[in-house]
Amino acid sequence: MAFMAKAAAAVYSPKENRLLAALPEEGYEALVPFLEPLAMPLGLSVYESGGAQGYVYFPTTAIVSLLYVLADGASAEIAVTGNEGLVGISLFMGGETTPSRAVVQSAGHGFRLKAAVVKQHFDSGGALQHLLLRFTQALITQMTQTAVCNRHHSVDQQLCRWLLLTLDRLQGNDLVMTQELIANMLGVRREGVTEAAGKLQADGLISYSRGHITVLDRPRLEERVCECYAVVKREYDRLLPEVVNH
Amino acid sequence: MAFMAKAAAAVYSPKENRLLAALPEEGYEALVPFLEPLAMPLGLSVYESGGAQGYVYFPTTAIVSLLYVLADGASAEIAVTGNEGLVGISLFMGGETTPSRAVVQSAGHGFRLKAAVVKQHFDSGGALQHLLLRFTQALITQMTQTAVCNRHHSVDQQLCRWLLLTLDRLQGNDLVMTQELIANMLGVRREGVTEAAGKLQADGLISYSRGHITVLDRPRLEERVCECYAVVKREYDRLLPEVVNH
DNA sequence: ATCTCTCCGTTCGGTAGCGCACACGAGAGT
DNA sequence: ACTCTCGTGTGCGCTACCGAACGGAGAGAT
Repeated sequence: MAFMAKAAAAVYSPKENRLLAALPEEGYEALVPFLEPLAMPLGLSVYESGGAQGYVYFPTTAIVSLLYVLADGASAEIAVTGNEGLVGISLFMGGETTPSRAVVQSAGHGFRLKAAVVKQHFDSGGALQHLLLRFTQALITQMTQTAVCNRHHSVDQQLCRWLLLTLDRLQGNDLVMTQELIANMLGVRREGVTEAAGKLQADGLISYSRGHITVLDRPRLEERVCECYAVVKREYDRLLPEVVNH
Repeated sequence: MAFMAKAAAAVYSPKENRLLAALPEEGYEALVPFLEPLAMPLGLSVYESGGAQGYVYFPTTAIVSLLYVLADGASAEIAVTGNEGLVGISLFMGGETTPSRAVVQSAGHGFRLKAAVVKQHFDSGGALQHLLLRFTQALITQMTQTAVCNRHHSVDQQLCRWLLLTLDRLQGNDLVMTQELIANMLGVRREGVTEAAGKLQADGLISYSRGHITVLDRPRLEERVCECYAVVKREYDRLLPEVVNH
């Protein structure tokens, strides 16, 4: 099973990132010379808690998790970003760093942009600024919904939410992900994920095998998920540009 | 006990809001004609989920909770804002609305600014824009920390966090707040708050009586709170201007 | 083929928080 | 003084999730 290795030789365009694709032509052309293509392997730490961030990252096929790790080692995912957005908002928001980590959750590719370039173009105020701010608001919605979901919903529901959010940012239905890692992101025990995933598998919604999940029946996942998923999706659709190319 | 009624006759200055106070003189003067003073009584809904927001609010003595209410009526506080910030970031972020509510949690005063005025000054890009964006990032930190805290920490710890966050935005040590309302904000049962507050009272950290809480021993509250409080406070101190006037 | 490591399934006792029900007393209103 | 309501204390069974431990099976290495 060659899940994604074969794609490595393909040619990637920055326009596979929806934010970059949505820029007006002149804004896009101004950035292109500075966009550095980048392989983003599973587990790559895009930035660390409190560390200086030299780049803003625009995933194209990769998916990045924003994780918070507590002093005792417990962790929780705050939000997830794929080709609809970017990683490193604190650079243009003015704070330079944040107290969280960003880790590649699904291997793929992306582009990055030096901090100084982003700040310069952001501060000149055009379409880029508006796009980035709208994305930031969408991200805020995802974060708040995560907070609420953590408080009120069961592991079963949260697993569905997590699967759907990931699926939306993935091409295909196969994800490379162990239950252990999902547990880290949801901030629950691995056994809890085993149990929840076991139910989904028993009911034929997913198939599971040693670090590979295949979603078999997305509509029924959407039946089981809590309202949080739909709220986030609606806000992303409302705030961010539709896919136009390819 | 006249908790705050007598202050109603006092004269308030916009500079009691730290964001407004931090504006350079010319930026401040440009806004002053548009600032509308406003009484903010307990329970006032500053904006509703998904509703059009006509104003941005700058609390001076009031405290506002950002609440999310689920379809089944369950709720959770996402963040809290006092005179260090403003309410209504979606207006300048570009989304116009958000899927959450903002409710006055502690009565007081503030100023508001028409949406069009904020947007105009924000888009011209000066000190106001930078201030608002830095505040937004601080707010994001609070939201993410709330998400993590919801996941991993006990009601006891969360109550301490909530008390301290509120205390930081309050003049004095008395807050007008029932256990029922605290439960709504923490997203837990009222009985859970009763129990947690009972321990704090038994240990002499707070004194409690029918809708009035007095904090007696703040240092010991800080000993009991989880790390989340300190993380948020540190980010607010780092990102936002210090108090300069009065 | 065997070894080893990673990943997944399962069990079991312990506990925090839930939902519900009820009791009590302080204030406010009349 | 009387009631009525609101805010608070308490008890009880229940469930979801935790912490720890162990067993087993797939996949790659030698």
